[in-house]
Amino acid sequence: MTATTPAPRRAGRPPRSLLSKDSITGAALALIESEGYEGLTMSAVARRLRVAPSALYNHAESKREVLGWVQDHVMTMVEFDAFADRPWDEAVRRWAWSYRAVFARHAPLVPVIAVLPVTDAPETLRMYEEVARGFQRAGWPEDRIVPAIVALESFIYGSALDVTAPGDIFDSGALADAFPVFTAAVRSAAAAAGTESAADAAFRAGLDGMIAGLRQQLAASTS
Amino acid sequence: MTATTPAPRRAGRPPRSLLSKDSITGAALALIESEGYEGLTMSAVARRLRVAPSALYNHAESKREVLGWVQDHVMTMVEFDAFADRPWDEAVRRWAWSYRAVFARHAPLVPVIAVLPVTDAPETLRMYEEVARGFQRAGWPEDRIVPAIVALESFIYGSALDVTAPGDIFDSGALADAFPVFTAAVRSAAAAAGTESAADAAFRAGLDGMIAGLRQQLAASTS
DNA sequence: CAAAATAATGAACGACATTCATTTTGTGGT
DNA sequence: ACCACAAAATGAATGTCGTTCATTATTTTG
Repeated sequence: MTATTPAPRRAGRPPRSLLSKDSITGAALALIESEGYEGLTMSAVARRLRVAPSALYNHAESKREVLGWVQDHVMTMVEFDAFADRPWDEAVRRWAWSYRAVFARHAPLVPVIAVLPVTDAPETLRMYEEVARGFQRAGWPEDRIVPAIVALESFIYGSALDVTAPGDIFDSGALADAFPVFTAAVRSAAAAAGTESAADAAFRAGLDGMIAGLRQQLAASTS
Repeated sequence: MTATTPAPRRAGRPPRSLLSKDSITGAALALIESEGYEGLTMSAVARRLRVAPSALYNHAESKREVLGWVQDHVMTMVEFDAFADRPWDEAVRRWAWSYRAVFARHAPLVPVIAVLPVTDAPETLRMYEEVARGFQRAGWPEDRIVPAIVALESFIYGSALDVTAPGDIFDSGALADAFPVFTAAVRSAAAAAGTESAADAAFRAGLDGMIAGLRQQLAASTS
């Protein structure tokens, strides 16, 4: 019956370090899972780790850096194993759908990725290595691999943002009469999509198109 | 020789309204031009308009709404007139390059667009209408137009973010030895790109691929 | 064993978006 | 013409957030 209260820690270095890159990343991820990215504040991360906010700065330079750690971890959720034993088309398709799904749930990371160098992101590099190998095995010339991957990624990132858009984002509202062709096209697409979401339909169309187009480029360059 | 000082305004409604949606949008754009998006704060906008920050809230619900106005104006910078008198391929290509260039200079808007409904964005609708007409004229079935446009846009947005990335974003650094295929591919692509930036090369490859792929889908559906 | 690095606390700061009470002025209805 | 109300400004205040700093205690290093 001693110390019912958690016994607040005194100032000073603790016997065993309370924080680490991993524990901070884990707390951030858990927080994102339960509260979303709006809930991801340095204070909230600290609270979850039962630590003062300022303690985080002994391990991370900035919130930005923490986001980088999260980002690299999120990359491990992307499935790219199809590149090992599947034909190129199918592997790209599986990878891309998985990639988009992951970042649709982590849309706020998308703008971060674009700027964040890959140097300190080993998991991200692991993925790129495997994907590049898949392209190589499919006969892609070495100098065309990265542009193709970047093009696919750009499409994937853009599409991930699109997933988070509200369903009625193209509702022209009171201005519908002024833009008849577009308004009709929106209606028509919604009707044709059926059970599939508009975002999924667009992603499918774009991905299939890009895969076909890239394959065509490959064929032309190796003929 | 009276009133060298700008004569600070007293509280109370001024004889002629000092603010409007247009003036706020203009100030925001000028600010972005000179200071970038980090400099876009409600205080800074107010300062530029010689007004107290709180005055802005008589005209805008939130900073978000101001961003929406900026966003719609930025859309007017995208060139889509090629859809009126050029073949579909070329029109799409011109539109896409212009679109990407504009949003590369306004990258922070990209995540905003995804969520922002088009309902109150007349300039954005104007563009969509013209693009949709171009697709229609090229023989696209009505229900395939919107998915195709969205796919292209997703690619464009993703690519715009890619433009802002540092040139050495793919530098594997100390981990290079662990990821040999990817590292070699990065080097090879950089060498092959020559004068063209890596981002431009990827965009060119992806856009040409997607256009070819979409055209192929169109041909298949109308045969 | 002394010195220095490490890792915590807690107070404080500076932005920033936003709200509110207050004041003044324009406007629409009788 | 008057009056009530809406509109549009000021200025003070709030709350959140990322971050810094002085201080303290502990571990590690020479």
